[in-house]
Amino acid sequence: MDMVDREGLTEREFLEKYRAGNYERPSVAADTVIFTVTHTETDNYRKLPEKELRILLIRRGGHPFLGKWALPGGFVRPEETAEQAAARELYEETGVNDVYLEQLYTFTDVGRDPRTWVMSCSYIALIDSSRFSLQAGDDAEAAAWFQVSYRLLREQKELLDEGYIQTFSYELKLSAEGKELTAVIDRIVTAKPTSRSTQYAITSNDGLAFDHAKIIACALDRLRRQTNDTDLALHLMPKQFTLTELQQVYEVILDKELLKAAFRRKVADLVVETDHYTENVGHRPSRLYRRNWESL
Amino acid sequence: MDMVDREGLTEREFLEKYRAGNYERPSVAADTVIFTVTHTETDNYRKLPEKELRILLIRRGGHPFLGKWALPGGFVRPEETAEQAAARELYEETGVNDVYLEQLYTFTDVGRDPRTWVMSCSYIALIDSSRFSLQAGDDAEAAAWFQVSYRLLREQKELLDEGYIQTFSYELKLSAEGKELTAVIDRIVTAKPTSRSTQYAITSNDGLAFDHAKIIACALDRLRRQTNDTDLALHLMPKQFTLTELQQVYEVILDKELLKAAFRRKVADLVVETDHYTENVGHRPSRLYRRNWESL
DNA sequence: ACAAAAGTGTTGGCGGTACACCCATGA
DNA sequence: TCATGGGTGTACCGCCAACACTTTTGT
Repeated sequence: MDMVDREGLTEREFLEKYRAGNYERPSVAADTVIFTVTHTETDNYRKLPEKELRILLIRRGGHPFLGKWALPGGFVRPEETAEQAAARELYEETGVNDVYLEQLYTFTDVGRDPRTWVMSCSYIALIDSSRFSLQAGDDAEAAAWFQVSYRLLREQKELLDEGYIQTFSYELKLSAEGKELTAVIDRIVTAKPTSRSTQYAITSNDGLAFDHAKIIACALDRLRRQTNDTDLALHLMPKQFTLTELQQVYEVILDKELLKAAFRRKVADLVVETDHYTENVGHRPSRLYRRNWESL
Repeated sequence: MDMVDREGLTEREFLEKYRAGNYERPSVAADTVIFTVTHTETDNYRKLPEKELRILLIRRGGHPFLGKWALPGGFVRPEETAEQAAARELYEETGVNDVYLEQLYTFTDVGRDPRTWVMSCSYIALIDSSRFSLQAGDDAEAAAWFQVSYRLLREQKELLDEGYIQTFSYELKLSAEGKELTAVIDRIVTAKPTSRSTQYAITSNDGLAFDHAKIIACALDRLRRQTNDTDLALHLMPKQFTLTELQQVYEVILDKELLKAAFRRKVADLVVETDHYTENVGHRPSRLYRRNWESL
């Protein structure tokens, strides 16, 4: 094209002359909530091990939030996308490549980082725990897989003249080898005649850095919704798995018991049966399944 | 807290000394897809006017993409959130405040802006068209409300050994007073054993600046999904409306005819009847409804 | 009278909840 | 043999598609 602008420059000439202005720019970090599912050891030879939902946190070794726990993440570099940055950090922390990765939300609150202007472009990652060793990172003190509990404490709805304010208070508990972090996060839905918005607020927070309690709450809300609506949770499973294992994963994510028969019908189209069975369990063997590529 | 870091500084001392490093930072723009619904004039006194889905575009007055059409937006400033930036720009362009605004996605492809490193934190806005004059902006040449058509052209699914690649090709047509922009956007879902991702690609593009065709496609996908699953579309309606009008809005968004009886049952809980009726309409008058605050 | 739209009722399928029941295994 | 989990069938309810039908208005 040869269109010229007010100064008579073509686009090519314009771009050659272009120098970035020096107004202020934010740093942009890619922070990732990495989910996996582990299982406990079992005492009784008959009983199945229980599933636990876990996320990876890194202990901060410098200010700000020295000693607090933060999501793995880092600054996006000019020659990569935010998603590539998230994947790069994820590989550095866990040694795993080729992982389910989904953009969650971009947090831009002013003052969310006390140092300077930093936005967080956050991601959700799902990894099957058989793909890496749980002793993540070199330094066991600096990184740990925290078991997640996320429970609705209270729900209230205040009706206004035209609109309402609805508040959901969640308790977020993260625990790993003696360490225990607790936070209370409110999800606040404000509806007015012409608008509506959802925001998260941290009511109390013991041990998490920055606004990462918000990001984790947001990730858990998304994980739960997607588990109900899509085959998302299958990314947490190994190649082959039993339907009861899959149900346990659903249950630990949704924090709710499900009925076996209904669950099996619900996921019937998402999986394909194999010819393999579990062995040496203290009860009837169970058929192994794998993901179904024809689904959706 | 009085913890000190390796240099023996407390957090307060650290923050006082802190100076932002001078590695490269991106500019972050907030770009908004502003939807509204207008209606055509009708010839026949009996017939109802038809609804049209429209979005606001701004004609670029300088390089790059001189003369192309772009989403309204601007750079986020240090003292505001991205959402506040979107709301500010929206007010500047339309004169309307207090609008439904939802974060859509953050686009970070390298080279998406030929000048320099710019990320786009994009938003969806929904406005009832009675709240502003359609002749947006002072300069009719510089801004226009484009009617939107977004149709699936082709869908293909390629099954791999373990996984698949599914491609949906959409034709995006935007038209306003003689102007017509056309683009073809592919939504590509790649599924592998351990990961899955969705990305958008612009196959052809006539008249839209930057990667804004992608953003618009992404916004339309979201708008359609949310219209099916939530009461989102009600934000496009005036205070009072008939159920047929609401149904027309759903139909123009989903690009699909709906059955009256089923539609009325579906939205029954989202609206409340009023005691008012339409008048002088050439046929039986219709009851007016308003949004229901008790819903959801 | 009649075109256009407003508004309602009926049927059948599908998916979810709830519950009941039988089967297979290894210590 | 028996605790434990594997696995299936049935009844009910609510949501949705599809279709048919009645009602009400302005000209």
